[in-house]
Amino acid sequence: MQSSQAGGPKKRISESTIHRLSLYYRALSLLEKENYETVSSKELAKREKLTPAQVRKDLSFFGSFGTRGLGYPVTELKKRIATILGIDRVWRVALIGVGNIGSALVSYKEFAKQGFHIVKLFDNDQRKIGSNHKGMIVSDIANLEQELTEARIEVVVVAVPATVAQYIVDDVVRAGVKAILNFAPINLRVPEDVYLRNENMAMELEYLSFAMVNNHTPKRVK
Amino acid sequence: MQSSQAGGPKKRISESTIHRLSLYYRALSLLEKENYETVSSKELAKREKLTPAQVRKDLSFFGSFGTRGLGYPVTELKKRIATILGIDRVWRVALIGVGNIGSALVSYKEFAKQGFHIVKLFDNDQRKIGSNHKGMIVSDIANLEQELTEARIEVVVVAVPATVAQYIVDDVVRAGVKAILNFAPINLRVPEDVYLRNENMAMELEYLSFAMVNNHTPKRVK
DNA sequence: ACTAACATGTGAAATACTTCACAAGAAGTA
DNA sequence: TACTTCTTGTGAAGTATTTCACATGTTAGT
Repeated sequence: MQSSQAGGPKKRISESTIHRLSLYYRALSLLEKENYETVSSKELAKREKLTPAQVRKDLSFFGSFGTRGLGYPVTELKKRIATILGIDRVWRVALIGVGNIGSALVSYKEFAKQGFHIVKLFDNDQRKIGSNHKGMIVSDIANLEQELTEARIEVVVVAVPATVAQYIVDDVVRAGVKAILNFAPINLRVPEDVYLRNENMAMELEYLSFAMVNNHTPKRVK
Repeated sequence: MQSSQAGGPKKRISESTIHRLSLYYRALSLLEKENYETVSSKELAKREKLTPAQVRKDLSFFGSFGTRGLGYPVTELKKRIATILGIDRVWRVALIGVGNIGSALVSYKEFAKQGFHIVKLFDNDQRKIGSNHKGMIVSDIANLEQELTEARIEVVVVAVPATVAQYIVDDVVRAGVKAILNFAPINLRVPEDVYLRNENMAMELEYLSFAMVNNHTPKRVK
């Protein structure tokens, strides 16, 4: 079998591996700032609390980027990972719901840093519609489908109350958007060809709570 | 071996299982509102896009809560899961950093709903110190250690810039806090006996991006 | 040129996690 | 009571993921 350069990887890549690529990317950005030219799997693992073998295995799914005896070239590897993750480009993002969380996300630097540019805001509140957030005018959710299409939106972030989230997502799907990040605490229905991920900020707190109550031993960390 | 009622589970429980317990808890809250008295693993699985076997296995780690032929009693199971997760009580939470994300979290209903009560706010910005957020006065971060101790804080949410996060966490650790939820995009060092979880909202977007670019087939969902 | 120290990439082994499949219990019907 | 339907709880089987361990290759020093 060919290497995975063209047309995406052949084996199924696990979700964990993809999440770890995000971690590597962030670590590499930092290493670049610190003027490292190369980095070993050992050092990368240490910074992300993983094992060196894990790092090498993850990367090996996508090709061989390192040099024996030396390690991985920082800038080069960072670029490669960006390409793999699809963040070596700009994604046009719309944010729906300019409430507590929505407003925070408009200014969330990490999104823009990874190429996710919020270019459209929507809300259903008349007081918010027409107002200016970070240079963007909030649009009326009433014209959602049409405006998403016209603005060529590729990714939608949903930050509305759970009660209305499904209706909104139905509109979003009708507009042909294929990727949705949902902050509402509800399970949304979308067609098979639409990617949906949920962000549940309480979940990690619940994990902390569980760990404290049960003296849970976290997975060993090197 | 005894059942796991007292003293916590004996086997190591996987992180995934714990996260799924959060999902079950949320589903059960909804089922309760819909006046279900019992629910089968099949129905619960359907609502959370899991398999019935998975649901049963997860629950079986903690005891046997169901009745054959009938299913699980909704209210009872919800209570049991709350106990397992340690959210059948109030946790005293302090939020550090009243910026974009911090302000959003102050009003984030899901936290309070699961027993995480934010009772203290901190910032280092003179313009914010002394101001009122949802009935709370923002304290100066300068007295962090002392104030955390005095307020008997058990959980800290860190929502400050990456550049200062480590210093703050060091203070938090000195105050004896054992659970930290970190929103800063950086890997923090904490002693072994402190539980630390990171919340990285860009990660899920990166997953979406990867999926789109690679036509990634998501894990089969029933 | 030789040696020692490093470090990758990867089959194979070890673990961990999920799903299967079924014995056994519960409830309703007749 | 007998029979049918439903559903749990759980060993065992099946997958998936992680870690090991080492052949192979690079670099630097002498």
